[in-house]
Amino acid sequence: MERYEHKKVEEKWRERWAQANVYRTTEDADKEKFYILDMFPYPSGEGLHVGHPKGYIATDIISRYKKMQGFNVLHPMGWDAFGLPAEQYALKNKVHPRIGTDKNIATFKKQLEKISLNYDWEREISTTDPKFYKWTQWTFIQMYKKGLVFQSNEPINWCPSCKTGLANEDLENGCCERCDTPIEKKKIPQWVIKITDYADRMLADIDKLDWQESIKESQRNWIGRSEGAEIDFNVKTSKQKTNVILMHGKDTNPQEKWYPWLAEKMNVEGISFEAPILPNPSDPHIDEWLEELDNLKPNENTTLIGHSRGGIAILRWLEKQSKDFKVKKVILVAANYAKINEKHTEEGTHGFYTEVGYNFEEIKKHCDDFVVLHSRDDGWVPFEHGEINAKGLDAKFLTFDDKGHFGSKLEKQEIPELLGEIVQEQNVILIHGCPSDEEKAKNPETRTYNKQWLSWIKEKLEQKNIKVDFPLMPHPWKPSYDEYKKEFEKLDINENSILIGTSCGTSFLLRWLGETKQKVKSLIMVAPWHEPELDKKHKTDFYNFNIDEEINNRVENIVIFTSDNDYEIGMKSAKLFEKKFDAKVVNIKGHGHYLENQMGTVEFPELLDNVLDSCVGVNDKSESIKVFTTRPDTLYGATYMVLAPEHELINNEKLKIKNWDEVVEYQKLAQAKTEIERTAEGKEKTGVKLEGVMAINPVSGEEIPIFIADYVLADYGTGAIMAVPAHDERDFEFAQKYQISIKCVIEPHLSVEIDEYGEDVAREKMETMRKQILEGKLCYTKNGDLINSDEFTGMNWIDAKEKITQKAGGEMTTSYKLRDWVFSRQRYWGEPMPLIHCDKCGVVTVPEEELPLILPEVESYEPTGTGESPLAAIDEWVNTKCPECGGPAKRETNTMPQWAGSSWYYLRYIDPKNNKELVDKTQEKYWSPVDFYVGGAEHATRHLIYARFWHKFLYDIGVVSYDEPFSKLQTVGLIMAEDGRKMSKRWGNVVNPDDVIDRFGSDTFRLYEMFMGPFDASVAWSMDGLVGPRKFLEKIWKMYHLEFTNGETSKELQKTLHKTIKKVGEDIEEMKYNTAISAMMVLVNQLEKEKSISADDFGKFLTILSPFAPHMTQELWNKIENKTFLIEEKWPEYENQYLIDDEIELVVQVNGKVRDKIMVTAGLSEEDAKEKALASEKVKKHIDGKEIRKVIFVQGKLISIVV
RNA sequence: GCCUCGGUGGCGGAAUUGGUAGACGCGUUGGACUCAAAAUCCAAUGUUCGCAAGAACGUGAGAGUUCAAGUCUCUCCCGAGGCACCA
Repeated sequence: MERYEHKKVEEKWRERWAQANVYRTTEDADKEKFYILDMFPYPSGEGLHVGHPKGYIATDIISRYKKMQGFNVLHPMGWDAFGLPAEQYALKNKVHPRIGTDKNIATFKKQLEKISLNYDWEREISTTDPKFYKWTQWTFIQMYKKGLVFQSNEPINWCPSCKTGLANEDLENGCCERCDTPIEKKKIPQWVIKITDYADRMLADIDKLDWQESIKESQRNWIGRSEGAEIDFNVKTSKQKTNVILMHGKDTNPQEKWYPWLAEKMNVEGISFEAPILPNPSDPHIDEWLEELDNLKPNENTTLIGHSRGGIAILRWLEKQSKDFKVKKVILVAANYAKINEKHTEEGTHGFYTEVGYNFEEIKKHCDDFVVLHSRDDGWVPFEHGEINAKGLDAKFLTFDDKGHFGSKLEKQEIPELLGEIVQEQNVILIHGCPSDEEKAKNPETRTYNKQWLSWIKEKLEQKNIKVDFPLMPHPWKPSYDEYKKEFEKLDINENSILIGTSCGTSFLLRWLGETKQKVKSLIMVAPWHEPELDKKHKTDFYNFNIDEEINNRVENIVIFTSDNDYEIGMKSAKLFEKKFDAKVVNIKGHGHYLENQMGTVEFPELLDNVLDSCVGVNDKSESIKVFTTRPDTLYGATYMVLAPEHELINNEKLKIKNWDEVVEYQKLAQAKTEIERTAEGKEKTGVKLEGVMAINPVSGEEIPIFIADYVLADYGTGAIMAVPAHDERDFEFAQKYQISIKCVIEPHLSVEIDEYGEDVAREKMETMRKQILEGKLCYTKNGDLINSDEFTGMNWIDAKEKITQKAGGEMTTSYKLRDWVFSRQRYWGEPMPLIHCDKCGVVTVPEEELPLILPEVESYEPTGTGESPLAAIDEWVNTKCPECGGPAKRETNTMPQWAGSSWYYLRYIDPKNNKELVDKTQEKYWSPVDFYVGGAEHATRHLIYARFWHKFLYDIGVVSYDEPFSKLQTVGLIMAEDGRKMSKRWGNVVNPDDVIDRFGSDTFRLYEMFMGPFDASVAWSMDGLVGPRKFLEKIWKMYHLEFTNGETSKELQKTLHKTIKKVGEDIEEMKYNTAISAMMVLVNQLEKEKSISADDFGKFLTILSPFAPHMTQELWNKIENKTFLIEEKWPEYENQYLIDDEIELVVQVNGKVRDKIMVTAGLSEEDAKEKALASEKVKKHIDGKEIRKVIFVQGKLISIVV
């Protein structure tokens, strides 16, 4: 008998098939198409190992099966050949990477050919082929033109070993996935593709893909959509806090008089207050008191208060200060004008009094703000002293009639007026305008045309506890400055005041500010009005005055609201004021002169925003922190904020961060840390508080501290968070470490706990848990109803999310984990980017007719490590002409990442030689999308994300006709080495398919790989295991040679044959190759017993086996007198008549246990089955006279008797 | 920590979706052939008890639903893969 010699047989057929070109793709438009694709390999220098072909064999089987079923099948292969290893090899051996790449491709191809995979090699492609990468570059240019490509200077992931930047996707645990080197952050200009623009579509379309759930989940995960809100927190640069020093008078001490009252008030206001016991109070020496004052170190934030003799000390002390020294304010209470008179001598007063009195000019250099309090009935220091002092110091002079020497005559020992000078409340004053129509103006109802929106503003501000005055001015239709002034000065106007005037109100405010030299915080002029001529017409003294440009220096913030359809004078005035004051102008279209009928609304949010900005001490909108949160419902619990160390706001000089050095040090530390250190598990959180700034919780108004900490990531969300320690684990941990207050705003919900722990456990632990949470000792991250949240208290969390966001002025948004695609690599072996930098025209794309932009030869492939690619060294290549202006320009020297070509290669197989288009439209329409895509799970995120993005882009520009590239996707399970580890050169456990094929043959190899286990499971290789499939093939070989195949097929065998045909077909479709093979083994085992089968039936068997073992089946197929190629044969059809058994084995159970199996005819009725079952001896034994309670009958399967 | 799969003989793995657990293959043991070995063929092979007929147990552990659970439900343990300070 002829032995099965696999080599002879396999080589013979490989040649014949090649001659007949059987693998060529047929394109018969009448037939249905089937595009089945393998992920193309990177041709490494090591060649294939036994794990690589597993997926290729599977697709080969499907491809053959589909061909036999009459489909046009596209089954191509190519090479993903750009990339680092080829370049590293080139570096080492000083050969061009192309040479190594070509060699590797040749090796791979030879190995694959031995397996007889039915690829149409005429469609072979390589990403490194200029004819191919022409279209990679072309697509890149289209993306550029659509604005999807931009240059970024943000720090990127830099692998110091590969000396190139990497995309986020290229990292593994913060290391380079290629060489495991920890990644550094490096600032080099990078080309980035806005893949995030497609995030939503990529996410949504996952649902229409027939992919494994796990891969879909990875994609969803990677895109990482979360819904939440963006909310602005205003930042308050803490005003340098005032401190107050009190110098008491002669013959007293800080525990007497009104001093303790003041101390208490200062304590309430949180103002630091010092009132030393001055030496020898009954006989003070000036030197001793001045020394005391020296020790207290007053500074520019200090307010000095001096009572009587204490006042003298302060003025004397100021006389002696150096040139640039200043204090904030000096308040003199009943202080003497200390010039020697008959009562006092210099000696007798130990230097308090001098011949010349005070040197007021000198004193005034050290303070701009003096207040003098004096009472006319002062029995100790005459009122005139107060007058002299006030005059000499240009002081604000507060006079009294009955306070005496501010001693015993003082009511309750309190001076409220004094307090008002120290603690100035912020208030807003609204000065209305007036209609020009006198009749209307006289009517109190219509007197102020803008009463309604001013009232709206007032209401809104008062909701935020801001004091608002809205005085009605006397006869504004014929205004008098003095009367206005009298009315106006009844109000408390101080340097924290915000003045808002509209129309003629602005005239008044400007004049008043100019004349009184008052300092205020803000002046907001709505529809400003300056018309000096008007006085003549109205016979008033109101409109004609000189505008004092110095106002600009006394008012921190001047804003003008105007409109494009204001009256001409209004617009002129706005322009004039803008120029004079260098003011900020806000133009709201269509608001006219801000008359209510012109505005059409009483709401004026722009103004409100502006006022609120001033209220918290911020002029510029940018000085706020935008955060992203998924839990806006917990906003009331935000007790601090955290910025990423790289957050741009930190560098904003306006913040005047006090602990700048500490902050910079932390930033450096964070930057030096590798990604690994930063994200290491269980790592303790660190951070630094920004001293001198606070944020305002936009709903509760609370001032909360701001930290920088590296647990907040710069490139997710907004790079800043609101921290809610009570309801977020990370914030909780941080808050505990830095002792920040923890405020619970979500009431734990019993039902939530019951869902998780079950009723009993939940009820038991609920009370203690709840208590701990409310006390801030436990963090509660689940959902519940709101507490401690003003008007939202009691609301459920779903409603609260939106409502609170609304109140905070934020908006609901979506955030993604997906980052934009860092697309440039600083290496040689990749597609050159088709961009040109021109000094005149900026960045210009290479004209499409010049594509492909060929990768030039270079002397050294050595990466520079500086962030420049080796291409930068080729002057004659780099220097080029600008395609737009023809002037000198330079080429972009970065290359594209390896993922570029692989993002669209599958389209090129459809039309691989087309030089005019990426792919012909008609062909694309026919073949696209890929029906079945098979490859490694390691590409679940990167390759598939990039390819889906790239494809969607091509869809958008009309190159492809469907918006997803791969309809169905299946991952291959790894083949592990026999030792259970991954196959790797490192472990020396690599099995080469060539050796296996040599020993066992390609058919055995193919069968074994498919028989090992479920296709997507990872299974260890076993040389012993190969014996099974080999024996299986040899059995079949023998069957022909023992002439089994000349006989008849028994009915039993025919049944098995047809069942097998059915099963193998189904199993191929479901990728259950292992069970398909085992079914064929069953058939062969049965045939081995029967020793007889018709040639026709044997042929059918060979046909269904042929996709698995094409060579031997082909040989035997020809031996049984066929001349055709099996791959061109039709897949056999199974006949239903053989699938039905006429006699079946019925299982008899008693109480659920199998007691007997009886042979019965297939269509047996329940009654008959019961009868037969009860007749069985074995069954009788178990029933044994017991009562039969129930009988369950399953047609064709079993009968179950319950006793 | 979160998500997604899994856990079945000595090993790789089947099991029509609730209906005979262990198909098929490897290995092992015994036998046939042979002077012998290899190859091949035949038989056995979940565990325990038993000469046997047979019985009991048995799909990570424990509970539950059911006439019947590898399959469904709950709790827990272990393994693989993915994500991971993502607000």
